[in-house]
Amino acid sequence: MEHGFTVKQVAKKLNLSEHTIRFYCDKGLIPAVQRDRNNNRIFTQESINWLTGVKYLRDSGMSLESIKKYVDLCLIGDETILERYSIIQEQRELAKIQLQEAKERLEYLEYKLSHYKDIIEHRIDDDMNPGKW
Amino acid sequence: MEHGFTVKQVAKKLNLSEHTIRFYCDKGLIPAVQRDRNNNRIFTQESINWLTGVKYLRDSGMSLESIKKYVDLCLIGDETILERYSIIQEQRELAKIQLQEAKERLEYLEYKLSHYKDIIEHRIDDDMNPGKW
DNA sequence: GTAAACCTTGAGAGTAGCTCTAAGTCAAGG
DNA sequence: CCTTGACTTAGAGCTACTCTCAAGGTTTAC
Repeated sequence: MEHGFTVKQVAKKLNLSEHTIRFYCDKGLIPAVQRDRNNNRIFTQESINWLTGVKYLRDSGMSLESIKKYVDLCLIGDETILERYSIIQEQRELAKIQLQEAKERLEYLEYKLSHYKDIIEHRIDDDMNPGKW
Repeated sequence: MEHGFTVKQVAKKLNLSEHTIRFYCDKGLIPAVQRDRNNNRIFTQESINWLTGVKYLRDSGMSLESIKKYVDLCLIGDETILERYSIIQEQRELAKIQLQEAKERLEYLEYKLSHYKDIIEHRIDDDMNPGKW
């Protein structure tokens, strides 16, 4: 209670499992998490923002090890800004590629689906899709 | 040798590791893979197509277990077409969500980058991004 | 007041999906 | 003949969860 949110509330808010959130905290990825007098983790808006950032970075493919390094750079302060900039820049390039790949995957599934639809509706033979797949 | 491609060639072509390809084969995910007289895996265009499909499904978040079930349905033939259709349909819905998430991630990183740029060019202080991240 | 219901905690086991290493086979090139 | 190199299998190791568990605090119900 106190001010701030419990693990459960944050899990719901950010669509992460409670396990994962505790796991990230234990790894030192979320620096701002406090404890209440019963040793329960309490999340302020600041720690929720950290967690949100970690989630974005993780989802864009960065390893927890690299995220940890990045978080530590953030905590050092101003003099690490150029280094942080280049980390995020590189990650953005990856995110661009991932976006492109996501589009391709969707296209593939759409194609596949229309192919199945043809078979189902128009009695085209199911040939196990040789040469197409 | 023979006709067809080696694991190495396919790995390069599809941007998968040789380990992963062998792993998929051993799991029964790629039914059409033959062996040459030295017991080496040889990939025809058909098996490459299978592998390509498996890769798309995997990349769109399907578990290897589910992919295996799907592949087995394909091998049974025509009478499984409706079931396969609904599997792919569901996967397409996931792919749509993933595409949206990929866009959001890219936006987040772009925002972050422009924020860093402002700090570097001395427009504003590095405040560790309270409330923003 | 105390029991039941419901949180939370840390420790640690289990899992998926690779990823890598070791040890060995085979075929061609110098 | 010997090295190089690509292949093989078995299995260990890794990351990032994911889950189970026992212990213990808090809340509500009577």
